[in-house]
Amino acid sequence: MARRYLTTPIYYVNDRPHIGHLYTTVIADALARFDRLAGHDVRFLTGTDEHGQKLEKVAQAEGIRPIDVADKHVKTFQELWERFGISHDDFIRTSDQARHYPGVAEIIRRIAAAGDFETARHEGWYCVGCEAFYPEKDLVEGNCPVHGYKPEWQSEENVFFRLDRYQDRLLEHYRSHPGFVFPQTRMNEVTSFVEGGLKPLSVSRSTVSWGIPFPGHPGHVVYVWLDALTNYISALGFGGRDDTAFQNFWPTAEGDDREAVHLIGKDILRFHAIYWPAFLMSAGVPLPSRVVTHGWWLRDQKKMSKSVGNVVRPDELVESFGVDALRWHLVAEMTFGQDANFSDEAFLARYNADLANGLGNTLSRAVRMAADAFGGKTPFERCDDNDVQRAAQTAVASWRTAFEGFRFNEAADAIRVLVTAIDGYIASHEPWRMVKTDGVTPALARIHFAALEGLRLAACLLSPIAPRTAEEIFRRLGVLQSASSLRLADLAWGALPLDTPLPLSTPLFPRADPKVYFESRKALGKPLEGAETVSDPISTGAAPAAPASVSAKPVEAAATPVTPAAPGTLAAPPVAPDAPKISIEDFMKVDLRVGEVLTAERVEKSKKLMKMSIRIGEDVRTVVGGIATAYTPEQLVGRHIVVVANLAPAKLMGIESNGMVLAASLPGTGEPSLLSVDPSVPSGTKVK
RNA sequence: CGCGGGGUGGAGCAGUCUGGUAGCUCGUUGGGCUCAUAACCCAAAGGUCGCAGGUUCAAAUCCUGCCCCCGCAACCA
Repeated sequence: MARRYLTTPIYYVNDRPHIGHLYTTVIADALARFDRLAGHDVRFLTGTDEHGQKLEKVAQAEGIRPIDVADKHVKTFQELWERFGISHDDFIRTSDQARHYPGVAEIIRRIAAAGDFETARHEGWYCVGCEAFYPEKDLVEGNCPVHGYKPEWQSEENVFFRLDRYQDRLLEHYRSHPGFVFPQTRMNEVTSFVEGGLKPLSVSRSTVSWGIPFPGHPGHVVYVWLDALTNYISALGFGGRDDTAFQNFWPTAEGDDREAVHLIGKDILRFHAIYWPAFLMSAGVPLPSRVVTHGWWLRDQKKMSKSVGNVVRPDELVESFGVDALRWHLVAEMTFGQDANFSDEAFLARYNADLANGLGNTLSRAVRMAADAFGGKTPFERCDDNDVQRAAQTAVASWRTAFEGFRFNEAADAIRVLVTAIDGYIASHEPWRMVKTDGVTPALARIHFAALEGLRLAACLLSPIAPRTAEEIFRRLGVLQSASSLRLADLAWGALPLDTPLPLSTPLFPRADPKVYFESRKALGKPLEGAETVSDPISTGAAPAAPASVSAKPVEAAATPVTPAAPGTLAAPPVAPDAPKISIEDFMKVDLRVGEVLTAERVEKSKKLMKMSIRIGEDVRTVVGGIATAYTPEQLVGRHIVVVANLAPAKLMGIESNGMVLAASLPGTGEPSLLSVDPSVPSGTKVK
C-alpha cells in the first residue's frame, strides 16, 4: 500500500477565504478521497499561516494580541472546511509552539550546520513612513522622495540563506525529475528562473516581532516563507518529540512507495519549487515528490454590471444549490493548470446541464421506473453484459487516469459521459413501453439493473468530487455505503443489491431557471459592491435563502445537515478605517492650487502614468500622475484641476514629477476621477 | 527587447507536449419519446483552428516571423 502525503498551502489568516482558497482545498480533498479509494494510506494536511507584519498591525489597531486575531480567523477557515466536507487528517497552525516551532528550529539548526547561513549587515537610509531603505541617489536633498523628511540611518544585520549555492543542484533535480512541477509549462518557468541566477535570500527580519524568534539572533524573527513552508514537515513531527508520521509519510529515496504532493496556486510556485527544495537540500531532508500547480479563477471577463444585477457571489450559490454543486462546478469548470473564469451564469448553466438535467434527472427516471415496476424495490435479476456496463468500464478507466494525471476536469467529464450513456441506454430500450406490452419480465429487470448499477458506479466516481451527493445516490439506490469506505473493489460491475427497497425522494438537484434566479437576486436588493465581489468571499450562512420557487435546496444538503457558521464571520470588508485626525495647521502645510493642463502625454511603457505640464500661476511644471487609464491626453489639455503644489519632487519611471493632481479613487476599480474646477477660475488660485 | 497566459463553429472551452477522421457544454433548427426534474433521445446547420511562410506523404499540433487580447512586475507623489 502506497503512502500519500497531500498538502494545501497554509492560508494567511488575514485573508478572507475566497474562491481560490476554496478551489485548492477542494481539489486537494478530491485527490485525497481518490487516493483513499485507490487504497493508499493517505495523510491530508491543511492549515494556516499566522505570523507576519500584517497580522501584527491588525492586532495593534484592535488593541489585542496577534494570536487573538489569528484565533478568530482560523475558526473561519476551519468552519468553511467543515461546511465543504474537506476530509483533512490534520490542521497545522504556524503559531503552534508545540508542533510547529520545533520543526522550524530543527530545519534552521541543520541549515546552519551545513554552513548555508551567513550574516550580512544591511545599512542605509530607512524611511519609517515607507518602511523601506533608500539608496543615497534616490533621496531628494537628503530627504525621502515620498515623505519629504529625513530618513533614519539604519544598520540592520540580517541572516541570509545561500540560495545561490543551490542553483546547480536544483537544476539537476529538475532534469532528473521532470514531473517535479506539474504542469510542464510551470516546470519550464521555474527552470528558466533558476537558470537566470539565484541570489542569497534574506531569511530573518528585525522589523517584525510577531514570528518565530530566529535562533542566535535576538530581535530577529524567521522570514515568513522559511517559517511557513516548514509546516509541511513540522506537521509530521519533524524536529519534534514524535516524528513517526514524518518517518511514515515523507519520502526518503527514489523508488519509495511514499509520495508527498504539494498542491498550490501558481502565485506561490517560486517558493515551493525553488526556495523550499533548496532549504530541504541544505537541511539534508529529501524533497517532496511533486508540486502541482493550478491557475487562477478570474471574475467574469465582462465587467460586473451593477445595473443588470448579475453580481452574485458564490456564497449565494452555495446557499441556493448546496456545497456539492459548487464543488462539482469548481472541479469540472477549470482546466487544471489554466486560468478560468468564474461566472454565475456559467455556474447555473453547468448546474442545470450536469446535475439537474443530467445526473439528477437520470437517477430520478431510473429509480422511479424501477420502483414502479418491481414493487418499490430494485430489480430481481442482474445483467452483466450491456452497453452501460461497457460504458462504465471505460468511464472508470478514464476517471482513474485523469485523477492520476491531475486532470481533474477530465475526471468530471468521465462521469458526465457515463451518465449520458445510462440515459441513452434507458431511452433506447424504452422500458416504459416494455412494461406496458410485456409486463414485468426478467428482460425488464435486466434493463433496469443495468441502469441502476450504472448509476451506482457513477456515484462511486463522483464520491471524491461530491461525497455527500454520492452517499445520497447510494441511499436512493438502496445501497448501504459511505463515501469514505469506498475501495477499488466497489468499482467492479454488479454490486447493486437485488430485490432491495428503493426509497423515493424529491429531485436530487432541482432544476433552476436562470432568469428567475437572477431576477430574484436582484429583487433581494443585494448590496452592489464592486471591489469585494472580485475576491468572492465565500461567506458562510450570511445570505438569505433564495425563494423556494427558484430552487428548493438540494436534498444532498438536507440529508447531511451542516451547521451554518455564525452570520457575519466573513462579512464584507470593513468600511474605511478612521484616518488619524490632523490639525488645521497640518492641513495648511499642503499647498493646493488650481492648475491648468497645458500639455499631456502618456508615459512610455507605463500603463497608468500621464506626464503633464501644468501651469500654476506664473509657474509651469511637470507633473506625472497615475491617470492614464481613465483619461486621454486630449481630455486633459485645457482642464483646470487641483494640484498639490508643494509636494517634494519624485522620480517616476525616470521622470521628475513636481506636484500631484488630485483625483477621487472610484470604489471597486480604483479608477481616478479628477477634481476639476470651473475654467473661469484662474490657475494658481489657492484651494483650501 | 521585463515575465507569463491566451487567440479553435453564435458563446464558453478541450485537443497542441507524443502530427494522421476538429471534440465537449450551452445556444439554434428539425424530428422523436412521454418513464423522468417543461426533463430526455436522435438528427442537422454552423469552424480557411489569429495571420504569413516553412518542415512533412500528412500540421490546430513541429519550426520561423508577424498581429491582436489579457494578467503580473515597474510605475499610480
